[in-house]
Amino acid sequence: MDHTSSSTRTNRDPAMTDVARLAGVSHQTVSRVLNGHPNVREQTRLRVRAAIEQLGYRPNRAARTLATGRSQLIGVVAQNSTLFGPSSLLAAFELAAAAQGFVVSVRRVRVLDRGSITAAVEHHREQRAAGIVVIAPTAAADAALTEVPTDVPLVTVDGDPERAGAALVTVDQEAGARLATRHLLDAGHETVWHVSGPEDWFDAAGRQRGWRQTLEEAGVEVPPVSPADWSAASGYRAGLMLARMPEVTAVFAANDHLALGILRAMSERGRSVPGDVSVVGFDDVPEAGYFIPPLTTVRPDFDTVAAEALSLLLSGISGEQRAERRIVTPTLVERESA
Amino acid sequence: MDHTSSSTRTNRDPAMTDVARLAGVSHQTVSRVLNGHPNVREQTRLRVRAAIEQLGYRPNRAARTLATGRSQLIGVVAQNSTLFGPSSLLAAFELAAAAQGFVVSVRRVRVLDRGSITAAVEHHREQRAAGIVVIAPTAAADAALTEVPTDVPLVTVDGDPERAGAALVTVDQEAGARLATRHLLDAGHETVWHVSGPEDWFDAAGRQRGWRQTLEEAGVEVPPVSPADWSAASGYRAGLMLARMPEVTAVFAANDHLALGILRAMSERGRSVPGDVSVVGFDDVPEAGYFIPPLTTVRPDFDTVAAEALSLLLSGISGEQRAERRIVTPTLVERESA
DNA sequence: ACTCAACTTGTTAGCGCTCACGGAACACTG
DNA sequence: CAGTGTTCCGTGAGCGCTAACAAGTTGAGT
Repeated sequence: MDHTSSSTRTNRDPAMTDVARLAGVSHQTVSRVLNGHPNVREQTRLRVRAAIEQLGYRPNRAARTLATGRSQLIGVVAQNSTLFGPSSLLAAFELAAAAQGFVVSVRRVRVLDRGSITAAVEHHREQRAAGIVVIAPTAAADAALTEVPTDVPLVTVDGDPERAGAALVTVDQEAGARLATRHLLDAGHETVWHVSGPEDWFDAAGRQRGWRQTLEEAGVEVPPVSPADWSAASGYRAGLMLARMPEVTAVFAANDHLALGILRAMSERGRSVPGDVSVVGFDDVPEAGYFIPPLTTVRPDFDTVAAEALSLLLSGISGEQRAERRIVTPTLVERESA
Repeated sequence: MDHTSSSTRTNRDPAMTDVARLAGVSHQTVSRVLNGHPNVREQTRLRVRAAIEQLGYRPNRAARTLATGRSQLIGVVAQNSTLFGPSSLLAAFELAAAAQGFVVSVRRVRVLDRGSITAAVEHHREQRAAGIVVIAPTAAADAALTEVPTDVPLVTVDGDPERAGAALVTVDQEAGARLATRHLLDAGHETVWHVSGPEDWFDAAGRQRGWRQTLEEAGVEVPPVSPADWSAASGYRAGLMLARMPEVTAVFAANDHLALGILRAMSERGRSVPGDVSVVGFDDVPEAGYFIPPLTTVRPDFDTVAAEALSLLLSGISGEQRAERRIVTPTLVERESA
């Protein structure tokens, strides 16, 4: 079978005109069939589809993007980390976007500073991304966003919940922290200690705020915060300190890996969990149920966050750019550590 | 300042011709400056750069792709999971590719079956991706790749190490398993039990093979395999079984999360680790050092795997499509669980 | 039959870039 | 000064698609 009868061009991907020629119609009709335009006769549509099939034709997205001026591409800026929260979020978002026929292009940055973020956003603008999502969990990352042009829809995830004028989706860190703290208080503990994430993360700040508020509302003493990063190692170090203070009976860790470190410190120091001290985490990592003991923790719903981010972005893409905030409320998963 | 003096077109992104007009040169000269073509006078280059700066010009990638027929885009097909291995790999790859000026577009699939994989690959082909990476850790995923056209460079990661005729990068699962098993044998254990990952994963099969080989070479009894998936939950269940058999003194778990489940099962059944039974994992997840006890495990170097995959893909893109296999050897991280 | 409105299809002109030329300017030989 | 490179720069065509218009076809309503 020879499809290139009228052309000497050798092996090149078939283009719309090739399909048109084979089907005996104009390339525009092919375009109409492809884009589901209503006014095409059924018989013609079938002929075109057959020709597409026969040639193995696949539309060239670059040409379409050039002609329309808009792409089906969503750019995502994320940090280079394997932290559970961000990576689950990313995976959920990619899946949701693909379901809507969008291509997701991820740009990782090594550090969340102003320069890296703006460069990554700029990169996506160069691709003529239809929309951009920035996972901006720190103040520096968020600040970088104030200086990017606003001609392409942009939604930030995990950004500054206080910032106005921006489309934002995040989980309600404060509410989650209140859930955890209240749970410990209700179990009869005098007060609750807190091992915090890095202060420049909104997540960490929000969780700390929720914890503090709950203690203040309950009228109990607010003990000093143990600072840490998100790692099990730093949780372990903080746990070692807390373990030697007999008055510590309840600890709210800013995430599950910190909690894991604390659990180990307690175990080493001979303080039983939950017998002597209760521990509650945050994130509900898949293995949290198999810590020793199984960890009571706060579960943010990343699927919902991703879905909300996509829906917000899509509404921005389709014109109604509203600087809306969507907050997703987490839930408490009770296991045996508290 | 009015840059659109000679045109009534309103607000549109500046194009190459706009820059050319402002700089008093032809659009082709602008193109040459942008692409670092040598034969441009220094003075002209500066004028063009100034015009670019002044207009805030950014090249349109879609137009470039259309004109050249090739994009700077690498398509990745990955499964929708938050498993540590795949997600670290992905992150490392994205970072490496970005460093080389490539755009990475990720397509997640819910399940690793034939249909999903081919659809995802097809999707990337439609984007005219310069190269495609498929993370194909199961037989079904790998099989799907035999039927995709080979006109675009494709490298599989974590695919079937036995498959010929394909560019492949993977970690040497067998070697890692041998390391772990030998370590336990050398510590004086009679034999080593194995909790395996899902049988249809090459990773799991390779680890099991390495374990079995080592035992056979040592001339010791090969106990039955405890089947599991990758989850801590299934590790726990397997651990419960093993814990009640007094002859079990050493367990090699196919990954760290399984090991975590086993650790908990042992702890619940009152069998101390490493006193009564030793446990070794695989992956070296960040928190492995904070399990109770800290986990001895095998560490695959995902950064290297990602770098090799990229380099293989790049050599494919630049013409020398060789069906090369690159195997990355893991190392043993000794902690306290063995 | 004739008119007017659908429906259906084709024609043309770009989108913004690169590639293949060709021509001008400038240097160096002899 | 003609001849020959070499550097520099511009012109025109075309990548494969969509948007806008034009034009042909059908079917109903009168």
